[in-house]
Amino acid sequence: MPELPEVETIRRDLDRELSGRVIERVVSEGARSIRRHDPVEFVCRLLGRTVVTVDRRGKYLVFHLDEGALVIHLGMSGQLLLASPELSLARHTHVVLGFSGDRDLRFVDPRTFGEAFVSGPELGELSRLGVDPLSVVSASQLGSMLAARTTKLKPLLMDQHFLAGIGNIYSDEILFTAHLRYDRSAATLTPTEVRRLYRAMVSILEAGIEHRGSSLSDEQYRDVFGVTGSHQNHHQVYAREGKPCRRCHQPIIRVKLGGRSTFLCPRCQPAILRDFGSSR
DNA sequence: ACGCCCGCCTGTAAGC
DNA sequence: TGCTTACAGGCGGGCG
Repeated sequence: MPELPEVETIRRDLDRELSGRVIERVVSEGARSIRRHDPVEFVCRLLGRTVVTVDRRGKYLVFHLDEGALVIHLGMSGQLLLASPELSLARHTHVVLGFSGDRDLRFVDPRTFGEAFVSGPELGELSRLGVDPLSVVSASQLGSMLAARTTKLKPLLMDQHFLAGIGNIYSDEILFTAHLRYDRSAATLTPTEVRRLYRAMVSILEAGIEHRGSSLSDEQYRDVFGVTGSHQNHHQVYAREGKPCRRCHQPIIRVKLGGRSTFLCPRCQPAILRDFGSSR
């Protein structure tokens, strides 16, 4: 499922490929994918508009237009693909934007958890998102954000109103790298642990972007050219149940948290407080 | 106000 | 082999 590194990879490519181009054609087949709009209204608000820049807020892509903005969330299985207009449409193609210069942008989404909508300059619910994890400037800033929170670490990292962009995969990877358990209460972290968490968060997300995202066997992530990412080859814990920890060789375990899978190393991420030193 | 769980979806894979 | 069932989970909303 696309999280910050995947959405950022898509954003960078789309900003380069589509900025300055005009939306000349809009085809919308999937009513559920544009559920906030009447289909005719959706088309009217996009036709003739020019893409100024492509931005990202958390996991949302924001296409700033000369009038208003197109917002797309990829949900669980959404893909945005650049293609020639003459290529046949893949199954589950819900929206096609035809751009100047004979370029299609196609929104493909089998599970239809994703959506596209046109917004005014206020961007609605996006204004309520938390800060971007890569905009947190220091460990001490993260520490003050965590200080008042009694929530378990993992649900907090995944709370889009707290930090915007981290999902199930990257939260597990970040917590492993920080040697912290998913169920530690956020406010109980020592300054050393906060610093480990801060460094892990930044380094894991940057590595994910560097590797153009994570593509797992059972999921759909592709970049706009249809190419898979490679960060899954660097995963330490996610989807590695039973496999040896890359750091200590103890088998990785899976637990359920809120009905969702959480992967961790029971030795590297102990329940009791342990000092792993200040390195890393 | 917060934590938890459900419903929305389809494709894949495990299990009988 | 073929069918059924479980699972994957982001997010909004409802409930306690």
